[in-house]
Amino acid sequence: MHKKKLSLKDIAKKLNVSVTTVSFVLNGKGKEMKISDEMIRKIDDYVKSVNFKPNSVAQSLRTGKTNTLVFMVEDISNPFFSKIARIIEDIAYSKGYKILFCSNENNDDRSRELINLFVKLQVEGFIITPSPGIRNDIENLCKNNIPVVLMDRYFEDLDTSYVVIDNYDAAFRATKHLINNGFKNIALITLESQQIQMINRLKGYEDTILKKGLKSNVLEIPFLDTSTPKVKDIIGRLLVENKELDAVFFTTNYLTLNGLQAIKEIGTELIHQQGIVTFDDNSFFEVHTPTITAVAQPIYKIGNELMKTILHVIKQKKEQTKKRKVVLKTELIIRDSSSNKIIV
Amino acid sequence: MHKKKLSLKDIAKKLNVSVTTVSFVLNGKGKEMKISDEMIRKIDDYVKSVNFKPNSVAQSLRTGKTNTLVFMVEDISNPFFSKIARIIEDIAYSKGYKILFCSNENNDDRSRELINLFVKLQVEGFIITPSPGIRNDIENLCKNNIPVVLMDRYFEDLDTSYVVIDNYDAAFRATKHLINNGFKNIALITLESQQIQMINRLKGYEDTILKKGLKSNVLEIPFLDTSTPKVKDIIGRLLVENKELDAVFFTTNYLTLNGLQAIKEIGTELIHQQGIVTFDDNSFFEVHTPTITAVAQPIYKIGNELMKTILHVIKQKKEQTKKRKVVLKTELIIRDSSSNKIIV
DNA sequence: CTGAAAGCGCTAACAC
DNA sequence: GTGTTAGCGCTTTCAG
Repeated sequence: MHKKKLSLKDIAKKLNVSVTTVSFVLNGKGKEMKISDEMIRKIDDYVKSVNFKPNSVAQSLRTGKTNTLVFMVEDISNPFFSKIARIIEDIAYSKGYKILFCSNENNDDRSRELINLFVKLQVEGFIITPSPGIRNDIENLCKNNIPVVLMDRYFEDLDTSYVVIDNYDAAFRATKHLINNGFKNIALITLESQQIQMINRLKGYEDTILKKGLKSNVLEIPFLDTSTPKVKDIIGRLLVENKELDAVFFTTNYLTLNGLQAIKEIGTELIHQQGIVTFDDNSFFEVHTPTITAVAQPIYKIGNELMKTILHVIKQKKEQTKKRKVVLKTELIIRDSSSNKIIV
Repeated sequence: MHKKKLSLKDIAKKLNVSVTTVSFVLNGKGKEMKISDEMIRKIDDYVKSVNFKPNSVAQSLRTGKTNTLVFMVEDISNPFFSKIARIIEDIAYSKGYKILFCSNENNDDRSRELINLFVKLQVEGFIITPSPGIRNDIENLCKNNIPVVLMDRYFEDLDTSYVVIDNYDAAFRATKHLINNGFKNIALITLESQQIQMINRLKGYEDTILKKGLKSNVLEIPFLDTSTPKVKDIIGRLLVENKELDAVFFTTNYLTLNGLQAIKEIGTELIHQQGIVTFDDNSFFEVHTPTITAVAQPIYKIGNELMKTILHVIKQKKEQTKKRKVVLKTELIIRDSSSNKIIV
């Protein structure tokens, strides 16, 4: 019933030709190698008839190419990452690459373990959302001439390719928008993180606040707590204790969800009085009451640039060219939650 | 600077031992093969010192094992699938497997292409959300003794392992819940699909409606339109044209989002009059106004059972044991959107 | 135009 | 206890 797997050799034997011939034909080099049309047809037909598929593992061993990329993010179930995954996937497969995915949970040990695994596996390139402490591991990849492109964040003192957004500008514009709409006591709700993307969001906010002569209110949520229900309570407490706040700016979609829950718990009126702006857009913000103003990352462009960059690095592998550093602008999508609430 | 990649042979030569010895030690068979502790230490130390990593491709070719699984879903950016991805990932990596992911868009040609690619790649197992027309391709995998487990749906006339939910029961309970809360004109908004999961959701709804002597209202959205903004308009039109409807039951999260948008466009009051229940839970339903009643799929269990099943099939590969068919119950999470709106 | 054969890096049966 | 060696299935150089 279940016949043994065929190999090139089997095909060659059956057809009374050499493996070379079959290999050439299979790789479309028939013409180039001046193999007779008749032979080519014969081989093609037979291969099709027995549904032969060359063993990619053997091909990879021989050619040294695995055509595999790694997409390492913080958490693949976070819509921001899974949407990018979907975009990257299409491009990768269309170029003949497969994608292995993994979530590093922003944890250094886990990141390292995964990187090691994939280096062994001879993957051709890495797209990584780096956890804070793997600067050296990334540097090693570069030194070993393994293509890497970072996303969402990067290391300031490490020369790598990356695709990020202009976080400072995004936070700056969002904060300014709130101020322009009459909000005077704006809180920034962010993660306690020394990573560049968070630092820049914080700076963008603070600079704007200070320039306008307002008071800065920063609530840093400890990073480890990010997946516990307590985040909601921490935010809720802040809102209750600081009645003078009239707006909140969340720096990640995760905090926003918790924040909205907190606001909902505190009372219905609050959500209509408080100005709200969030990082990372989501379709649900369009149906929320009120609709939520969001800093939308250019998901499609990010995915596109990531693939463009990694493919570029792979191609230039031997030449060690200049790194490709892409910084994209965000779009502030203005909805009801940030409209001027001060009814004159 | 960048030294050539080391191989087992290089290590053996350097240490003046044979490759066998090194291989055994690296694979932890040192003791078993009665290699001296001293030798083992020497090899381990050296390997560590030069940071040698055996080439997995060569290992795979030799052993015939790639330790790679495929996770093929409709769309990895759909939260339902990306959440399961996250769960599966942890289990897989902890068992030494890597995961390749791909989205088939519920398209048969695309599914086939991907399956072919992965078969060539010698992946060890497939977890698949099958598109409607790939029954035969799945059958072929089984015939060729390649481990497969289907999810979300399956083929009634094909004996495979699968992990699904009890869709009939879920739709039955959701519909009954609406009826019990006083709704009399309940519409089912679903996809035009002959796939088993949709058929069962439809049946669960219709049987309940008929049993209670109510009128069935089914709106089937053409499948191709699923990603266009028109879905919203189609639903909107239905709601406007059928003023007598007092509740809607959406059969997938995608339709719900569009439905909520439609309802929002039509007017604020509508959403408070209309009963709403949706398939697939989402954190945003907790902060929506009103909060949305949802049929929650047991995501964690699904991921768990999928891995349990595929690993089981892989282990039993030679014995062709009975297929593992898992049907899980859903949970109806009752929130405000389905509460009795008839104020007596 | 086609064939023989080396070898990618590893495992494991077999030999000593 | 440790070494020799035959492949896993393929690509590609070189010979004819």
